Amino acid sequence: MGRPADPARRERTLARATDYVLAHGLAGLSLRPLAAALDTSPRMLLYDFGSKQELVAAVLAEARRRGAVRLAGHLPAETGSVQERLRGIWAWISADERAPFVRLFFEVHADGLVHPENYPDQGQAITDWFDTLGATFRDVSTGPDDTVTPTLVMAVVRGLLFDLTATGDRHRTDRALDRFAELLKQ
Amino acid sequence: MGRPADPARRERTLARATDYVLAHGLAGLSLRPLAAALDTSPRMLLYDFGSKQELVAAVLAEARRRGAVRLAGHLPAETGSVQERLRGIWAWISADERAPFVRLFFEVHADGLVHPENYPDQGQAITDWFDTLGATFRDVSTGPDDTVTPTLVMAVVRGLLFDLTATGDRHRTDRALDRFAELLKQ
DNA sequence: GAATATATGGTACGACTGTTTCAATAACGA
DNA sequence: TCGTTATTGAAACAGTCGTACCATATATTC
Repeated sequence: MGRPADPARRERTLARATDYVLAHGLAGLSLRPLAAALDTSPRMLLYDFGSKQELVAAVLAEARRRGAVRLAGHLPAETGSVQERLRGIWAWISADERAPFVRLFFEVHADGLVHPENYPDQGQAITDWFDTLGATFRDVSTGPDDTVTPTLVMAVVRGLLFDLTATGDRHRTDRALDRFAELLKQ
Repeated sequence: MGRPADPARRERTLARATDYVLAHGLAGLSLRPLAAALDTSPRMLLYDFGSKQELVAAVLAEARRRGAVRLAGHLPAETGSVQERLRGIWAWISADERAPFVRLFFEVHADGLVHPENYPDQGQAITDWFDTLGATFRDVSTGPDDTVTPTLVMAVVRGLLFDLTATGDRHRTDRALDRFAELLKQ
């Protein structure tokens, strides 16, 4: 009865829309150029996602999902020195291939500061890392429920990412991370 | 011969426009609402600043100038323990009164990642702090030209600011800074 | 073929954007 | 009073935005 629905189309569109947002950023996102780049029409984007706001939410969820999948496969093992583990995380997250994710990450944070109502789970994106990082750095933590060590580690990583993306000075930021590793292992 | 010019008007407008941008953010800035809030007209904003782009540039310069002035009067003296100096910087920069500056700071950085051509001196805003901070933490630096220690200190501050503005968890971020201070003074 | 449900294209609406054009006003020196 | 210069308002221009409306095409079952 009636033409069959094509739920795969929405997924295909979402995947390509996420590529587009990772490449072009969130700030100036507009339906018409997006649709043109995706060989579809604004009409179909709204047909599949309801509104631009819902489309953006879906794209951000997809981007987070991709990031989480990749992170899961690249977190350094709990073996090795503190320095090796820190370097592993930093090398992975500061790699050029991660730049679009990092850019989107900072963009969402900044937009969330102006429009907190659009990002109800903004804080959760921070605290989500605690369990994983707490386990990775258990030997330098003060206890099993220590949230301060993961907070500091992630602050250093994010702060150096901020510096690196603004200055492009990889040598200096790499050395700063090593200095932090030396401090931490004592 | 002719009506006298009023250069003070531009300065008055710039000051109030900076207040407005600090309160409402850069992202959705529009001439008509801005002019309405400033009891003037889009016509006059363009008359005084030439274009929106030049107006924004002037506002950002004014915001930077204000921030620099306030920082100059609040940097902790080089006396006192490392922990006291770090706490002083953190207390000042993470205070609620600084929130608009911090927000604008993150907003400009994020926009600069998408449109680097609009912010040619993006990197300089980072490295400008090195001399001052290097002097403040000379006793824990490796030498007079050490840029790694200021880089790390600012990374921690910016990273914790990122966390604090996203989660609002002041207790956890305060404790993370203290933990960093303990590591650093060794 | 008829009925039906999904999938699209085309178009236009109303609101907004930065900017320009044209005209008018205001304050001064001569 | 007159010319000159600075200032300002009102309106329009040309464009973009998200979205809604209407018609049509397509694929399926009865």
